[in-house]
Amino acid sequence: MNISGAAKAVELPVKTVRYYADIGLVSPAGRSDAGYREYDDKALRKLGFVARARRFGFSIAQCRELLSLYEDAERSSAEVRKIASERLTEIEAKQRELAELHDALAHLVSECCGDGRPDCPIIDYLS
Amino acid sequence: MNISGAAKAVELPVKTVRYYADIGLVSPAGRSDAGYREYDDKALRKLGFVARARRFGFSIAQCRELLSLYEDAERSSAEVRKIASERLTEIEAKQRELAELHDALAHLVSECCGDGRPDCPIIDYLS
DNA sequence: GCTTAACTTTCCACCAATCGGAAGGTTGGA
DNA sequence: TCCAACCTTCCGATTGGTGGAAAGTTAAGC
Repeated sequence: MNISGAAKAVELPVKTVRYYADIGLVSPAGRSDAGYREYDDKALRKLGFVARARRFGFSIAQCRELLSLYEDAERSSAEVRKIASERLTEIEAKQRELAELHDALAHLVSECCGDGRPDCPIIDYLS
Repeated sequence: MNISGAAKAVELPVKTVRYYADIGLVSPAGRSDAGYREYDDKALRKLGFVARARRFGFSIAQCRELLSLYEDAERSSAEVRKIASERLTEIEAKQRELAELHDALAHLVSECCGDGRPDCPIIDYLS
């Protein structure tokens, strides 16, 4: 299977699949005579794995770790859990940050009458 | 006032203040004989304005718009409110996205017993 | 067999919003 | 006068790709 087939199968842009090959995250199984990347079942599974992990917001580095655990029959689930927990902590931190921003900004917006006059509590706050 | 004084006053790194000058977001009032950037009161106020807006997560482009409204005595608060509302919408979209990720990932993590065995619902889900 | 479209390759540049560091000039105090 | 602590510009790295150019390949249709 060539790169566009693989890309379609995992719903990633061709450019991204090529990028993952370039950085050694998911290498194609081999190359055709013409130099085209060829993806077999195993490469395709890894690509799909990474695609799903990325959708969870795992960084490329985290995907690399998860992938090596995925490939390791001797892994302990504790290692996987640790990486996922880290990501969860990141998400929670971001959520707290956004909640604060949201509250403050929503308050300012609600105070602003939004008419044709220049007086504006949003500008006042930022000044 | 030179760049490090200005940076300290608005609590931004010197590098960032220089960057804002480079991209024409907040230009210094002038240059000293030696070529040092000099910040006066007005430049300092603009810098502080941008610093606060950035803390709300407004992009550089949005800061540019807000800054021009800040400087415009003829502005209508509706214009300001529009930009702030856009940012609020961005924040809310991000919040929804994170909430989904959080729920899914928290569920997976709670299902994973995290011991020495390789069986792992997190890996299973990503596979 | 030939044309043509739709692939593929590599390489280089760009995005946001900085940060880090090198090389060299300036300033102010002991 | 010397030295530390500034300042300058310029170049490169970061994250996770995306866009495009130039050139080679493949497959279908005529």
